[in-house]
Amino acid sequence: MPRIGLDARAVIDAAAELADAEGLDAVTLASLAKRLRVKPPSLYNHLDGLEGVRRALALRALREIDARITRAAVGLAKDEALIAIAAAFRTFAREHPGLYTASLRAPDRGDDELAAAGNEIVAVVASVLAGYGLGNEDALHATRGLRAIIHGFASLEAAGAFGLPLDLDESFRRLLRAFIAGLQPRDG
Amino acid sequence: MPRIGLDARAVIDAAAELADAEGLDAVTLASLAKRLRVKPPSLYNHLDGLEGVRRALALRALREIDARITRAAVGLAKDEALIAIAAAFRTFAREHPGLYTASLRAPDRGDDELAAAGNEIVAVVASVLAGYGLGNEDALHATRGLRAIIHGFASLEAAGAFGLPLDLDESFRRLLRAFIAGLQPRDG
DNA sequence: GCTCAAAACTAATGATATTAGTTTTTAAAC
DNA sequence: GTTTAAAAACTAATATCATTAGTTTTGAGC
Repeated sequence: MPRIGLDARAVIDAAAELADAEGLDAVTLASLAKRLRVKPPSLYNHLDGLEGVRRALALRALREIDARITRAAVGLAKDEALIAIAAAFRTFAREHPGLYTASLRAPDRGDDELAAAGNEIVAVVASVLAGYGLGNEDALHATRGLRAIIHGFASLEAAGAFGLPLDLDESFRRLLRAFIAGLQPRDG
Repeated sequence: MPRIGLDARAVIDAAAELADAEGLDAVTLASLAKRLRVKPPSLYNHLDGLEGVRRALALRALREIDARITRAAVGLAKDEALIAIAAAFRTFAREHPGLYTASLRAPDRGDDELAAAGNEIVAVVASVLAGYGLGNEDALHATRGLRAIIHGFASLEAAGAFGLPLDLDESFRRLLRAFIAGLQPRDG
């Protein structure tokens, strides 16, 4: 048959566009196939079913986040680096709501590649926090905290949970500021 | 036919149990019907299809969260109240992962009842924050921040994203402490 | 030009949601 | 107590989707 020249990359590209434009739930093998002018079973030549598509989207999202926050933090340290990382993360979630959602719904169940991608992100955050001279345990708690803040804010924002007409950037800035202030060596 | 005595309440009860036990995605009309010893179409007598079930789960979750955090904050103020609310919220998410997920996937699109339930929760948090004597705008930013923290931590925890064997309660406590410290009147 | 693996296809199956229309039960109205 | 009518269950049918099996065709390498 016409041999349309499909490969995994092209399928995932289409899936990512669809997810961002119409939501992750709109990504079905049927909708993907139609968009690629192919019949659904053909997609199995390139990816492992719908689950495979979801996994690939999650992986792409995690790697893109990693690349962005790494780039954002280049040449910066401490507060500046944290702020830059948080901003980059949040920007990604806003620009790619579908991909971002995919990164959250991931199974991770014994999937080393996916876990590794996630760990890369954690490692970037952790390395910045290392600059504060925290102890090992303190640094881990701080990493968790920062993750929770960024993820919490980004996902609520993506869900449209912040209805009020009040500057979101300012809300995020204040939250980060409070967190950063708490990183300074405690003496009370 | 045998008239099994079903009503909306019973259907939602079953859906909630199923969601918590096997995940929200396991809640299908087919699985629900089987559990209730009924054929799938019968469910339409009580709820508006699968979307209706999901909406009902979200509503139940929001109301339960509201009830729990309200109860938790009774007789407390400021830091103690915030900590109690945060703990109650997080406990709910852990005890009812399926319901909690349902509360996040809600559409909210022009659904006044759902929006009202969400606003109740926000109002509880806001009223505690009012005790800090913040200005109007400051209080709104703070409400957003606290929501992000609690939701972020709870959902990452629910997703099993915190792999390390390090005390989660302690991580959460520290995060809250930093946030609370940032609420004190600024003078620098 | 042959060969063969890969990429597309058709056909079929099974799960699901949903709608339409039917039967049966129950409870209220008389 | 009988009638009636709404509600709750059903059966049957349709449509969408994912997935598997098996088939055809293409195109690259020999």
